[in-house]
Amino acid sequence: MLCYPRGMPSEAKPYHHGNLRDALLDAAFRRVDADGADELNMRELARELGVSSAAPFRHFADKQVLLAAVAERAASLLGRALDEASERCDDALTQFRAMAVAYVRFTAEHPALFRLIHDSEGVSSGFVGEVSDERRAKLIALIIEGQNAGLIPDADPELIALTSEALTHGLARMIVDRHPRVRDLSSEDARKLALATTQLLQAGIGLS
Amino acid sequence: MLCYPRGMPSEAKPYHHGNLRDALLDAAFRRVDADGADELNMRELARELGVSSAAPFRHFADKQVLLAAVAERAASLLGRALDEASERCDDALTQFRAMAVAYVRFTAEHPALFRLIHDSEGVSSGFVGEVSDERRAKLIALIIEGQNAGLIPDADPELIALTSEALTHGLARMIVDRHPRVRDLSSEDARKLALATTQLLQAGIGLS
DNA sequence: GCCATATGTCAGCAGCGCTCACATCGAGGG
DNA sequence: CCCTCGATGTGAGCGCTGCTGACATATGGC
Repeated sequence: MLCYPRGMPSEAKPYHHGNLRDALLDAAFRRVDADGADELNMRELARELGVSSAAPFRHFADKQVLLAAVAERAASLLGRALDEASERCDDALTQFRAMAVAYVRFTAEHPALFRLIHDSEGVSSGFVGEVSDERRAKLIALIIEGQNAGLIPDADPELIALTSEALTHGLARMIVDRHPRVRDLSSEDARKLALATTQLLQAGIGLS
Repeated sequence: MLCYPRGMPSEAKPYHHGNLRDALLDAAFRRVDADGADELNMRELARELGVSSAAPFRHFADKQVLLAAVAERAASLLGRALDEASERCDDALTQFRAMAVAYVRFTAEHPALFRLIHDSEGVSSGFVGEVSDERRAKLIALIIEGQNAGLIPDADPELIALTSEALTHGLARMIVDRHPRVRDLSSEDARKLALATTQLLQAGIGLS
């Protein structure tokens, strides 16, 4: 598309970057994933990409907007992981457990992204929509299906969904918050733990 | 102790504040509680207290240290709430539920403090010790007691404790993260929800 | 080919955390 | 009783940040 002098008088850096917006998003994403959102620095980012420190603001109104874009990307990554996990199962219970595992595993592998997703208090929703709306509907459907099949007791499906989400989200959060009991978990260990706890939820803890 | 001229030639502001350290801690605490940790600003804090912007650094080596002090205070507040809640019960199960309620209620009333406590990744522990060690031992003891009394099934007590913590912590986190389903809960609603979910955990979700 | 527009640059503002040399005060020893 | 010393506060200032506005440059539609 663009044709800059390729091999000639060494490097004549073009005035325009060509694809700065994407480059910024990529770099920001990597930085956040590696070091956390508040290590992100607009000027440094510009330096890395070899542009002036004002350039990024042509593409993102301010730092928050950039972070929001990163968060959205992260959320869609998480969303894909959840979808893939649930597609590989059929009955309601295993499907739910697979999603829990995927969720927890994602946070064990990308704690900073997970934080960003939930800390953003974003304009849109806080909990970024991707992880929420449609997926939530799906979960509820799953629960009702399970109830019809006699696999799940007849409590309020909303409450069951909320409890499941809370358990999963809580385990995930404990990992990123570095709770002593689950600190520095390998993603395999995270998987096991997600399985064990959701299983326990299904079995119940009290005999009352 | 100190005697500054009280009613005389109007206001002769004393050179020394008298109790700057505590005043800083108080002000910082209030600010964080009200607006969140990253709205805290050393210079502004100094202005509020009528001292120079360098003064705070005589008492807190840097901003992180101040925040750590605030976090510690917040954690001990939470700790007291948990203790008071559990002292009012006797049998294991209700005691556990009371603690869950207290935990969730605290976060509904002080979301920013809750965030600070867990985000600090503090030198000491991340999960601030107060909420963790002794209290955790207590929870495990509670579970074993419950098992001996035949109230709780014979799974690994560690796992049961972890699952319970995850559920509670998760519900709390969903509140501060402003999950759409639990956004802007009154502390009474938070109480109800904590009760309902922990009850569900005890009953179990699957019939397997 | 020409112009509107998107995209980049440079210089600079205000605010931040933090530091250093110096001022002021209270307490305790000569 | 004074005098010194350490604790506490001040003022100026450094380096950094996010962000802005005026200006430069490249590019796509006429």
